[in-house]
Amino acid sequence: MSNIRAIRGMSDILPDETPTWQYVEAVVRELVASYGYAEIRLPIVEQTDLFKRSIGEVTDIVEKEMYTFNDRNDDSLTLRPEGTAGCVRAAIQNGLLTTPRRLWYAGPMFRYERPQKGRQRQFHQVGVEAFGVSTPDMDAEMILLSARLWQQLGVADGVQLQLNSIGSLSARAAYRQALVEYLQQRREELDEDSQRRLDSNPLRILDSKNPQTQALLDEAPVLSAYLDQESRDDFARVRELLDAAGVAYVENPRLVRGLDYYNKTVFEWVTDRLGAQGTVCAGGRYDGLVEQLGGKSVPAIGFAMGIERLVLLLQASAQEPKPEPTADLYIVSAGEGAQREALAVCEQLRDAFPGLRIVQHTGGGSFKSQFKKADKSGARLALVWGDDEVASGTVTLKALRDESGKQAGQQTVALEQLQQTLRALLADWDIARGSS
RNA sequence: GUGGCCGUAGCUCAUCAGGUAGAGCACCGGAUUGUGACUCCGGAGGUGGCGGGUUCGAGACCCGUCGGCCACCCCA
Repeated sequence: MSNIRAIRGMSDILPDETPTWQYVEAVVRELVASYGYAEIRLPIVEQTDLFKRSIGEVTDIVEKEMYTFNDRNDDSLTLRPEGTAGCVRAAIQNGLLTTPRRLWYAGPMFRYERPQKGRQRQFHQVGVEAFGVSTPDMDAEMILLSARLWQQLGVADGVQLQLNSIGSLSARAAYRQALVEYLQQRREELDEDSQRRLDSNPLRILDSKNPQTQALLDEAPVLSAYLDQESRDDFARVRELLDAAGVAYVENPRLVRGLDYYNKTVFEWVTDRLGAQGTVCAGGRYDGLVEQLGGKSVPAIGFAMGIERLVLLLQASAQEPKPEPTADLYIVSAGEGAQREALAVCEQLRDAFPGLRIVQHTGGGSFKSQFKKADKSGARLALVWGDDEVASGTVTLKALRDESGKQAGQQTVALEQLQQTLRALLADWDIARGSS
């Protein structure tokens, strides 16, 4: 019988990587807070209909990528494939749609896709949503917030902002008709996927990667020509605000989104450092979704980022946080009496030095092997208890690392002196750290 | 869902007309009896992803399957 393995596309995030994850999460958390966004925590499972009605029945996500199952009550449930739908549902249900409402969330999402770099079946997103403001200043705020993230993560030189307006529902419908008419004439020249989408989701043909299809589109009607006046004006204002704030962007008239609920401003941050899955953040306006899901008519805008991709981007850009040792103090003790005393004293130390990472040697072994562990732990200092120390009421402090590379020293002090001695050593280290 | 490449110790990899596996790193122990990092010595660890087939004999060849990577697709 073979071992049980993780589900395909659902990977473990190992201790080597969690520091980078925590770093990204911490930066995001502080950033959204600094713009006044409040965290909301949402269920991972929702009624299947929620996603069908929001993302769109004919999208790839709903058609073939959702983890859908019936529960014991025979209700159809789905592991969320994205966060916006659940956030909107929660905002409606809990009366959060007073204006304006700024929310963010993070957590796992599930899509049944073929795994590859930057794409997994369980992946993690941070989502940022703002309800109740229809004016383009909110669009600009969203984009500025995301732009600041790249600055703070040190990857601003690796990402590019692409911007478009897909207009109102009716403008899009008119354009859609014109595009289909044009492409129908040339159906034979389209690639297979695009032919299929001609009937189901023709706007998605715009971002086809097929060169021949892209060439065909050069002569095709353009979306911008079909935009309603309000969308035009708002889009112009968004660009004006971005210009004023010094955020560079590229207008991409073929930028469309794969989820049906978007309108007006849409944007994507893309990078060339991640291979085929280069979209690292994407979003846009979805003014009709709240009403469509049964709420009042409330405009909204939001975006989502894939944390795996952010982590990959940091790695590709050599911007990962430096690995920190997991210990400051390592406690070496030999003999039952020594260990008893060490354990008790360490609890006192934890009271006296909150935040200090004190690792107790467990599992016995010789001094030699214990010191090997102490060294591996990365601790700066070992506290040593042996028979001699217990007999004389002392403890030995041995420095394992020295910033200056000097020979490490060792001293034995009375137990009553331990906290005082430690305090002095820690103060020295802080100074050394501050100056380095 | 489609295609290409790949799957040997914890990790990175090697070996060989096909004759039941090795290195480096990591791990454990030792080098005068209470002290790490360097060095030296020794040790443990693999039903060669899994299941079939060909063969006297397969990790090496064939098929299937699972998994990984990359691309298509999709999208964060």
